[in-house]
Amino acid sequence: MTGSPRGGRPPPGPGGYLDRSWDCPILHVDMDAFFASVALRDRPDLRDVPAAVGGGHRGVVLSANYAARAYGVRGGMSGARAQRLCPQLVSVPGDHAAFSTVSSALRDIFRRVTPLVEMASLDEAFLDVRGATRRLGSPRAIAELVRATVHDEQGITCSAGVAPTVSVAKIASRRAKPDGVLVVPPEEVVGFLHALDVEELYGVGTATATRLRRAGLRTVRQLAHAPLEELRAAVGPGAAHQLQVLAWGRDRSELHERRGPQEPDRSMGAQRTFARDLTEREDVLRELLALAAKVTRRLRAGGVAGRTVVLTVRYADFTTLTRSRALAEPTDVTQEVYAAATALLDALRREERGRPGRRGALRLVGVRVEGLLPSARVHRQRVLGEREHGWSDADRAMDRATSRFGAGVVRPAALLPGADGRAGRRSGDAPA
DNA sequence: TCTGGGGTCCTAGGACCC
DNA sequence: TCTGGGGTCCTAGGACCC
Repeated sequence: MTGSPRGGRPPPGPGGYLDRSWDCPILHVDMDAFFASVALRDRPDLRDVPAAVGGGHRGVVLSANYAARAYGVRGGMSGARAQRLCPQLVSVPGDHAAFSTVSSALRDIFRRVTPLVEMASLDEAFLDVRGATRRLGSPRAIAELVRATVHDEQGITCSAGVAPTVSVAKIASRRAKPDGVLVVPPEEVVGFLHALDVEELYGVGTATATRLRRAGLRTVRQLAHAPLEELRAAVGPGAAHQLQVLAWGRDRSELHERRGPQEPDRSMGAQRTFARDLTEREDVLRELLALAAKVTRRLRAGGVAGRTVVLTVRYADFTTLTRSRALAEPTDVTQEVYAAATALLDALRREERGRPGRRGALRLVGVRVEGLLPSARVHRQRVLGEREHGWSDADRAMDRATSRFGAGVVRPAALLPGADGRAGRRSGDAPA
């Protein structure tokens, strides 16, 4: 499709193009069944056997290999359903450290091609290859080079989409799967998009797709030609504009380099679905403490502190609520986050009390800390010797012990087995 | 089809301040 | 005293992605 005469050239100006490789500057590279591929790399015996990472009681499949996909097993599906579809499905545990290691190696491979890399997640990235064509050839040739390098060095396959914009490249790589390349040159963008159903657009999920369908818009072509007023009525003004931008392939082609160390994550959180719904406050509090400890450990490891604590609660009927509270100052202290989460939980219980059809048993609780700042920028205004310093010191002592002896050797007394006579049971399955 | 866990971004109303 | 508008923060919820 794209001819690729070599030769560097400034970005296309009003004078038009001679070198077509400028037209498709964006490469989207996406690993095929990433978590399953990495987990199964060293298991040739499972190569052609249906296998999945994750699943289990109340769990979902994180990723399935293509043998399992042939049975209809998909990532995001409940473990129970996957087993029903494919009774011989083999479940393997995920290895988060391995996923991170491979992800870093992938980033290095991409950076060898171009410095303009936007990592979209652990296993996918956008590459601006405008400046690499003189050295490496056409965007298609670069895509094949990246795929071959990933395969040689990491032993997994990936697919690539090549297009003038980020969203079109993303859709193209999805349609190139598995182990393929799809190039969509500018003159084919509109035709390519307009043949799709609306849910294939990047950013259109089930909720938006349902609204569009209700408005009689099933294809991207219909969406592109829908009167703006009609679209606004269906999805709201902001989304309406954005959808038509996407439907005509006019989204961005500039990449945002991922946040570096100088710009921390915006939030960190942890949540947990229980093997059995919880009804006792003490049980819930113990989970909250464990979650607060987990989140603040990550905050401290990342050198950040946050000012807003968010509690998430999911009832047995799947109703999910969040309540949040801004603290006076950012914190990374377990006991402060735990105290805020507890206060939010108790306030919620008071809200619930006396309300008809109260929901009672909890299926899940979560703790998230938002508004993160580098800890160095947090000047604690406390008077020296105030109690929180004690808690903070305790946290840091725990961090040191944990890094020396491994997770779980030191934990708050309330989390010790048998601390309240309930034998500290850990509900739920092992983390994937 | 009985639905995980980690995130990001957007919207919208109300409080509060200037 | 009344009124208007803008900006920012807080809170809750929703949608989406991998």
